[in-house]
Formats: sequence, structure tokens, C-alpha cells
Amino acid sequence: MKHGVLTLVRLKRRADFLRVARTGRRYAAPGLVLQVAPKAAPGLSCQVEEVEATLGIGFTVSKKVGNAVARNRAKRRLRAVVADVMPGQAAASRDFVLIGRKATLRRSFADLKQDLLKALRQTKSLAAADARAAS
RNA sequence: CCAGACGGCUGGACGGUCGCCGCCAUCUUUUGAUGGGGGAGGAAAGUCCGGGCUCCACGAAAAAGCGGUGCCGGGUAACGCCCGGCGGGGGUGACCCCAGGGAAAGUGCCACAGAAAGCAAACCGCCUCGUUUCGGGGAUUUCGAUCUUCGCACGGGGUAAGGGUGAAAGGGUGCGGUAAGAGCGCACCGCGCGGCUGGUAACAGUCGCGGCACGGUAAACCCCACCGGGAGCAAAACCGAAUAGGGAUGGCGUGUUUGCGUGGCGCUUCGGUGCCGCGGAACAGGCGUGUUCGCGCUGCCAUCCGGGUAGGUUGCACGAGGCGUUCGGCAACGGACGCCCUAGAUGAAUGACCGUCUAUCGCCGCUAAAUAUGGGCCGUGGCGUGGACAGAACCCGGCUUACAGGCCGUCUGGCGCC
RNA sequence: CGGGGAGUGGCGCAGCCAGGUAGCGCAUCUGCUUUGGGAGCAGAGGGUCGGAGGUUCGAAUCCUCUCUCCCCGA
Repeated sequence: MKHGVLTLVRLKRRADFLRVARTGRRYAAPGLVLQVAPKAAPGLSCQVEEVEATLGIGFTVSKKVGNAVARNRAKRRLRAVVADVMPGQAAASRDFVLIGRKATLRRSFADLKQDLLKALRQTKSLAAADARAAS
């Protein structure tokens, strides 16, 4: 089975964010901050085979970035970058949390993409090397 | 043309690729797929008022307390909002600003300065009268003194014109009047009271009288009038997993004791008492933990019930709704008729990226006019820059605050031309 | 959604309710003292009282609007 497109699941509970921040790895790029943690033990709501094909993703933008318009815009740009990069190049069965910074608003989209790839590499969360070699 | 006042509107456009959240239709077991259509604002903001809605409390309310509002009339579901007037203030003007009830109901305060800051008097000063052991001048003189006048001092009386101040000093200005003065008298202005006229009213005008008494501060306490029960969609209603705990029923299992409750049997002098069972309690025992003291649990299994957590659904978008025409009204607004349905998220959608154009700004040129030159304005070309404030969170009516730039209308002042 | 508090010299705070002088401690500077430093003594400088408007003769203080920060409850 080739490395297919992963399904993104949004993290929505405060407990998930706290768990990722407490237990995971962390890398700060100029345009964003990435936190990674292994996926939580599957509950009854999600099955094991679903865990293998999904990855959780959550966004955090604090009040320091700006007003509501700036915070929403930062989250939208991060979401666009994630939709572009993560399904093909991120390792599965992990939870990611992206934190927006002030530079997220002004950084160019290509640089933002490079920031995310570098953060994935630094946190050893890229997809398996054979998958990259096969492509 | 320049400067300004007021009111209203707008808040980048088009295209491409990839996405997000509801709705409708069809297919589909759930899931999902396809197609269609919709998807932020004038302030969505701040949360300063007024309501709807929901729950709670309450016999209806009233009073007290607390909070708020405060010229008059109108609009409105209501308002602290809006409209139109009145009064005061500012501006040459268009126009703008004002918490704008009551200070003879009471209390408080008015620093410094000043004689005095609130009951009006005291003080300095002014005027007048008197007295004397005072001093100067004049007159008379029997040279002892006497009379008179001025000044000082003291005492009595009359005054409030004046008294460096101060934000504010017991009406102001002028004339008369007086020993000196004073609303003491008069004229005008101000103030107060009463009448008349106009106006729904606030108020304005006018006439007469009073003769000045009544300082300011209520965004100081307060008084008067009016309004307000409390909380908020995380309100509230419904469904409801797992775990723990509660209750009921059944089965299995459980040592001792009982100043407890209860049932059965026996005795009874009918007050009780003996035995047995059940429940409760205590202890023992058991299990877990711990170095000790100690601490925690004490039934197990099955079925059912109720409360209720996470979570979910509803509340939730047809409403004091919008648009147009017309009628009434100066207007706010209201009536009638017609048309329309117009976001519904919940770690929170309504976008990300790219291209072209365009508003704006900067730089470099060109043309025309003018000029001694330079610079600026207008038009035009190229390059670069590049979209203000800001994101619905139950809904509505207001207020306040933020806002690049652009557009429209009405009006005012000034300059020039006809 | 609801409630509360704070903003005053470089720092930490009084003063506000009952309006007229902005004060205290630490810090800074100068001088004395000491061999020198510290401590002590004497003196000095330094504040648009977060911002705007209003009430008042007069506002840090009273009223309205606004900005920033902090805390609490559901």
C-alpha cells in the first residue's frame, strides 16, 4: 500500500491541546510554531484502522497576535498551508498543533510552506523516507 | 475660484486554481456522492441605556432603602433615544454647544487675600454734638481770666458714598438731594410680585406695583416629580454513554454481642417478661495500604429503576423585518397597498494563493499657458507603492467610540467676471 | 455574559470619599564625615496626577466619554 492521502481531523478539545503541549516535541519557525505528539490511545469513537490513516491538527493564535480579524486571518493562512503540505508529507497517527505568530500575517505563502516543512523535519514528523524515495 | 457649515451614500472591481459552513432536490443502510442556491458590518466593536424571550421570587400592590432620569410639546413597544420649539452661551454667517427642576425646607463649603464671605453688623474713614488737666490763632480784659475758632484725645449720635482685595462685597448708571450720606426722590436697566394679551406648554410681550429684601455651589448632602423585582441563551427545555455511587427484586454467603426497632410463639398480676427470626448498630474477623501509631473498604452475582456528568438536540432566525409607491405630518414618525424571505458558526464557517484593472501616494519625463529664473497647479506617459476601521455568536431599538479614500445634495462668508 | 480593581517623580505607594499646599520611602546628584568604601548627617533636582471634554472662581479629587493593564464568577 503506497503512502496515500491522510485524512485531517481537527483537534477541538482543550485537553488535546494541553496533552500535545505537555508531551510533544516543539519547533519554532519564523512564521509559526509546531508542536507534535503521538496520537492518543483510541477510544470507542475512533477505530484503530482510522488512527493509522489520520492525523490530528489544531491551531492556536493568542491575543498577542492582534485583534479578532488578525487572529482569524492567521488561522486561515495556517489552515491553507496545512491543506497544501500535510496530507502528503506528514507522518500519520500523530497530533499536531500549530501556533500562529505575528509574522504569520506578513510572511509570504512560499516562506510559510518552507517553515512548515522545516518544522516537520526538525520534529522527525515527515513521512517515511521510503515513501519519499518512491516518489 | 477659495474658505467653511450641515445632511446623506459608498467602503475596491473582474477572472483563474484549491478549499470551508448551512439549506433544497435526487441517489444512498449509516456514511457519503452529484446538482442547484446562499454565506459578515456601518459600526458586526465598546457593552453605556431601553425592550422581546426564558427561568426564579412574589397574593395584587404600596412604603422604606438603593439606583437612574430631570425646560416644554410630540414620536415610539420602551428609553437616558429621536424630532420640533423655548431659554442661555459662542460664531460676521450658514450653524454649533448646554445633566437646563428646586438655593425665602434644612445642613455643609466658599482656600489665599481682604475691614468684612453671609444673621448682618463690627473696624478704618466721613459728618455732627459735647467735654477737658491739652496745644495754636483771634477778640475783650480789672492781667486773675472770659469768649470764640482750629487741631488732637475722649464720649454720644448719624451714616454706608469710599476702604490695596477677591471668582463673588447687601442692585448698576446718571441727575437731584443732604451736615455727611443713603432707593431718600426721579429716569433707564436689572430684580421680585400681581394683572392682561399671544401660545397646548416651556415662554414671550406689555401694564401696574414694590423700593432692593433674595451672593454662589445641588456633576456637595438634600428636597420634589417620574421610572426600575432579580438573573441572564453558559437563560431554559429534552435525549443521555462509560465509571462511581443510590434504590428495588431474586439467588448465594455472613462470627459475636445487643439498656435499639419490629414480627411470631409461650407465660402473665396485662404493667411486662422468656425464646426464636428479621432489620439496624457496635465489635471481632477478612481484604488493601503503611516503618509504627494508623487509614480506607466490608458483602458477591444477575435484572430493573431514578437522579445525573461528558456529549448531543432544541432554543436559532418571519421579525416592534426589509424594499417600493402613495397619503397625513414642518419633522421624528404613522396609515394603506404591493413585492420579498435575506448568514446561522460553536477551537467558532463566510476563505488561501495568483493574474489584470483601478482609487491613492512617491519619483522621472512630455505638452500647453505664464515668467527674468526657479517652483507650483491642470492634462498626460513610464516605474514603484498599494487598499481604512474592523469579524455575526439569542434577537431588536438607540447611544458612544474607530474609520484610508471617494461621491452627492443643501446652505454660509469672501474674491473675480457678466 | 456578568462583576470588581488599578493608572500619581526612575521604582513602590499615600493624597481622592468631605475640591484650594501634590507628599512618603527607596533610588539619583552635591557637600560633610572616613585612609577609602558602606552606614550616618545636611541639602538639592526631578511629577502633562493615563487621555479628552464638562461642572466650578478653582479639578489629582466631582461628572461623562475613552485607552491600557490586572483579577474574579458562570
